[in-house]
Amino acid sequence: MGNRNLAQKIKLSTIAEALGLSTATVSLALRDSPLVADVTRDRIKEKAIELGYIYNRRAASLRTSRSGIIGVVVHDIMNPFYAEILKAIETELDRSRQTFILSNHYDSVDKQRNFIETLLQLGGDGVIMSPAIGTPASDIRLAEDNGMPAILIARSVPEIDVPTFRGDDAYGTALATNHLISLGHTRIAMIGGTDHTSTGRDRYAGYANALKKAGIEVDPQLRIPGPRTKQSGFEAAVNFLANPLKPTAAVCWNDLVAIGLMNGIARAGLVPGKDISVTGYDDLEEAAIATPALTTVWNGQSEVGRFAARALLDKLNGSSEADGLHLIKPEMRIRQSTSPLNPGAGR
Amino acid sequence: MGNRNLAQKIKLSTIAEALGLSTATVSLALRDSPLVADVTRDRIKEKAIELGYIYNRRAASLRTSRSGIIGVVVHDIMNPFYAEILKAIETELDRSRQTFILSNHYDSVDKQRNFIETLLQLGGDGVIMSPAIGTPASDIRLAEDNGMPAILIARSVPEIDVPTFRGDDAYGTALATNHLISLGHTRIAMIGGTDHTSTGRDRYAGYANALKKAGIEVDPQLRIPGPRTKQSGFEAAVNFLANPLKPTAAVCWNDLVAIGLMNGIARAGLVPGKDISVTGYDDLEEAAIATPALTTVWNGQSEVGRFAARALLDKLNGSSEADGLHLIKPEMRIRQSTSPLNPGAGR
DNA sequence: TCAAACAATTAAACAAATCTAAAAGGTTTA
DNA sequence: TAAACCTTTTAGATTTGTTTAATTGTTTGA
Repeated sequence: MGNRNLAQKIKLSTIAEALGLSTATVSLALRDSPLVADVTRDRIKEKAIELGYIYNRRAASLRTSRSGIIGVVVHDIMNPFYAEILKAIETELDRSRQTFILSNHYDSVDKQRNFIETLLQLGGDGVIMSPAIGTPASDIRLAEDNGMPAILIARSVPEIDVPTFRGDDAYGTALATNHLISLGHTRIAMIGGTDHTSTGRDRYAGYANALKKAGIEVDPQLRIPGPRTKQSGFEAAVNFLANPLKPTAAVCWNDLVAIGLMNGIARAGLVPGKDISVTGYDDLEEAAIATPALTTVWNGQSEVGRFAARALLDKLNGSSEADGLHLIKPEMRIRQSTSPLNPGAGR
Repeated sequence: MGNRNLAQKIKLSTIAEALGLSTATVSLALRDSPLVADVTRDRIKEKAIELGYIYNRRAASLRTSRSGIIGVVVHDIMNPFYAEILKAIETELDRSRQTFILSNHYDSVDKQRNFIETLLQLGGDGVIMSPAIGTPASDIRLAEDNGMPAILIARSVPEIDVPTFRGDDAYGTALATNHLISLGHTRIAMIGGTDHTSTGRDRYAGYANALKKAGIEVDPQLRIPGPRTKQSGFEAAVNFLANPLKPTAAVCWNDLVAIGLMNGIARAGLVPGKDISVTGYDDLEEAAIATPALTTVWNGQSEVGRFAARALLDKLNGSSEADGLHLIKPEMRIRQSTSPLNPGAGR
């Protein structure tokens, strides 16, 4: 067992000895310092490749206190909403030779704190997080106080002033609700999600205010909360269709819930988009290819990811500070899952 | 800019000085060494918490050469197939206090090698990878030769003998094809995917052999390759429906392609599962809630992830070696997207 | 011509932990 | 009472790269 490492590890001193130089020169040369003569640098680099030298970042970061590691924690990387944000972050960070460490917290504050601690142990340069429900301010401060700047995405944390990027949820749900109202719907349910997050409260407020402004009474019976998954939307269909208030339209928490709901409606023999109008939220890739194509609200995932990554890189470079909340304005995407109220509708 | 770190960093020596002990004792105590007296250990641990000490893994790993980092690279973490594998890996690794670093390679061999190099620089303990198309044996050896064991999932690499876990693709597609044949279909297309990977070749072989065995001619015109996404399945529908051979059923590369294809078929005014039978592959969560519910082949994602993680942990602990290929046997999941051949079908 | 400036290189300190071998202190045994 | 033997603690070396200040040799300028 374990006679790997046949050849002993190649380190700076191996190269230095092979060339009759000091480790200082080799170190400087490999980092393209102008202090080293061109000829010397070339010889060193050649030798490094020849010997298969591998730079030891842990040793280096011990001295420099920059590890090149950036942490990202979200609720669930499998969720396409976060996946789209992550892709934007990845694209942005890739340019700056930072490695990023990814983790799910599944809304467990403990798992999230565990991640922050691990990241601190590894000397993480910064962290981008979509905070778990109930995240205490102290957990963000733990990172900040130990020299690891934090950026928040998708959700805010009370009493915390770090740069925060998310969509304007109240505005976005109001867009969707107004769209349905303009089509003649008045019995509009809101499906999925929770009211325990800033996002949840904002989305409900957007929906409720839009109804009120149009002179439609807000009936709490029409609010059906639940997980933010297709499965949950699918299951909500039964409740939705059995509702005594006979809603004719649904504002869904997100596209996943909406697609699940449409599947459930179809399974019950009704035609989503004709018998029942459905709006999603996020405008995921698959919204456009759902059947019927889903009317939804674009939530600026790519913007959120890109801005967050940039804000972090800026902070690391000591330049501008973008503390506080930055709201991205959502936009309506109208497709085939919504249609004018059918006079005989409501079952 | 940057007057964070108000208090200077707390390290072992800070604790040691505060208690009038040596760093050696503190180091041993925090790792629960039996060499340290119980009273002393308790005092030290208390002080560590009081001061907010954060363990510096980079410094430690410099001496111990175990970083606690495990790397995982797959084609695309957004793809639910990999996401399910990743979840299984995460669950398994979580128990062993390893941090895992995730990356996409999008089938770019360069991006993949880049990741391996970064991981080596960080002192990664091991790597689990679903190798990019065209991965040379030398890239796997780069990891292994530098003391970082590799485990392969989902795909094999020629000339490489490291532990490899994947589904039995030939067997699985044969299952799906036979299912369709048993329903009376003879004009069966195969949609999506590529023939440039071991997986691709195996799947095509499974499909083709099943047809041959049943005395059905294999028509290369019925093979429509393409990306492995919903989008691509959706777009393939047009081609599929226009095919002069009027296929009545489709064996799809995976569930995503199948769901996309069904959406495309529905968009064209036909009823998937009645007019055209469709099978998927993987049995993702959403296969069951698609409309119609998708007949598919379970590909053992969770098993692959769990086995791979265990094999790596075993290797790190120097115990058993599971080199070579391990095939997981897929199973048929019959739902509503397939039905007996309608005599008047084929458009 | 000599001091100052400059270019290239290096010795040695340093980062924060671990680990080995030895010391210190106390108790038991011969 | 000295030797042997624990138990607990520690000095100091070690890990690999970075950085500072010093060194050596060369060139420039007055």
